[in-house]
Amino acid sequence: MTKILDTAEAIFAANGFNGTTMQEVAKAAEADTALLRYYFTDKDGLFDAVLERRAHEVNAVRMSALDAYEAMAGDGMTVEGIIEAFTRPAFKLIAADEGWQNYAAIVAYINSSRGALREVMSAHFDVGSRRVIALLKRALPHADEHEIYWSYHFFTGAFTFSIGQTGRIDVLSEGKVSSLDFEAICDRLIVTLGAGIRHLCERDMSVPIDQTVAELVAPRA
Amino acid sequence: MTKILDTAEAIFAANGFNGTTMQEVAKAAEADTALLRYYFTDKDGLFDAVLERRAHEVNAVRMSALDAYEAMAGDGMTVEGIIEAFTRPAFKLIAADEGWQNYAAIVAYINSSRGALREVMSAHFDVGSRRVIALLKRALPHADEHEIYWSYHFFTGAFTFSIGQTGRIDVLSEGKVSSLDFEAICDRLIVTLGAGIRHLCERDMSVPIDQTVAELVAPRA
DNA sequence: GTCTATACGGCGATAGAC
DNA sequence: GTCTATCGCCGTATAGAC
Repeated sequence: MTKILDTAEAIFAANGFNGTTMQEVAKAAEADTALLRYYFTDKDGLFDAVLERRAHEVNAVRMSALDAYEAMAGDGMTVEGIIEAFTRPAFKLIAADEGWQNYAAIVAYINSSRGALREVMSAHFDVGSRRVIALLKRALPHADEHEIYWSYHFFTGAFTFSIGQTGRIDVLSEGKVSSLDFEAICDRLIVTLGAGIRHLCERDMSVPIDQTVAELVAPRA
Repeated sequence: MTKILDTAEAIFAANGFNGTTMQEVAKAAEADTALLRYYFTDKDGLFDAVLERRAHEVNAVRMSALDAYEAMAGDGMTVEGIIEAFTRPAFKLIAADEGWQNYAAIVAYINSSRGALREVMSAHFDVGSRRVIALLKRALPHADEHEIYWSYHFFTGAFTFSIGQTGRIDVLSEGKVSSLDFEAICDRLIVTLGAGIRHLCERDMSVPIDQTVAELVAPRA
């Protein structure tokens, strides 16, 4: 049962939903397709079960970290503190366990797809997303609401890519950094996206953004 | 021929590689599976053809923008200028054409996956990635090399997610922003990741990063 | 170049013994 | 609960007419 879920998780992570077959999972888990169906009804059921097992746990730990941070910091919350509360618990889980790494890889590619699978994911993660957006609004009370949404957009892109463990940066850096070094990633995600979001949301809104961009793009003296 | 590629592109974008069948493409393109095979040999060949058609074009325009920017700004290059040169040409292509949007969606999910398809993609994009990293090193001569790689990692994550048009931010913002508003995204990507990367790479390296994080996370006075 | 017909395998799913 | 046997479909790929 757990073995079936672990096996399915690993194969879904490697080959995607459509690239995975029930027979492949059954064989690798030393079970039988009929048994998989007995437990999970069909392939969709198996996939859902794989996702739900972890989603509940990560959501719980994440929400309690956000609650604790808001209770502690109140109106003094920082963008960095919100990002830390949202991501650190997830990175800790992922770092400690290969099953969590497979789960994270699944989340990463589904979250970057257009397909029908995205609905499943949204159902699990909408609560957390809306919570973070609400906290960002509180931490940045003078920010234009649109910029808050774009901030979340870039943050979630960088975060999603970071949990996907594609190994691309390992290759580009010739092994100098590793996409499995989740603690390093978490620290730097906080610093980088924290400062970036503050810049976007605290910039002088009376200046059109393309003018701001033009000034930033211009060569330094 | 063009019609087949356009159709295949749209279906690959919607359903992924394994979720797409030759018969589905043939039917939608009002052609025949045998004809697809005559042109493209097999399904992999069709997929490669879909990718290559656009990859050459976006690479060419992107490289010439980077060349031009480096020639113009030299040692005065800014992080924002590099990001602009790398992303603006791509966003312009994507904004203007539905085919390009489908292509971008394919790039986004492949780039977020572990599967074998990633190799195909790397072959096309390694040159551009290495170029950007080299330019970042020149624009940030005092930065620790590791931080340059992490900077590229977060940048590419935010960029990849931005070209994927998942529509997630549209839902979360209740339509206040749109993941199809590529010009808005490009401007804000430059501002946000530019400032974030500068912060990460120009921070005081004598302070351990977890201490830096702790200070940033702490509530404001 | 384009199409029809079809081979062949593997897929998800089911029935039913134990 | 677990397994064997098997159905029916649909996928890729091929052969060959025109």
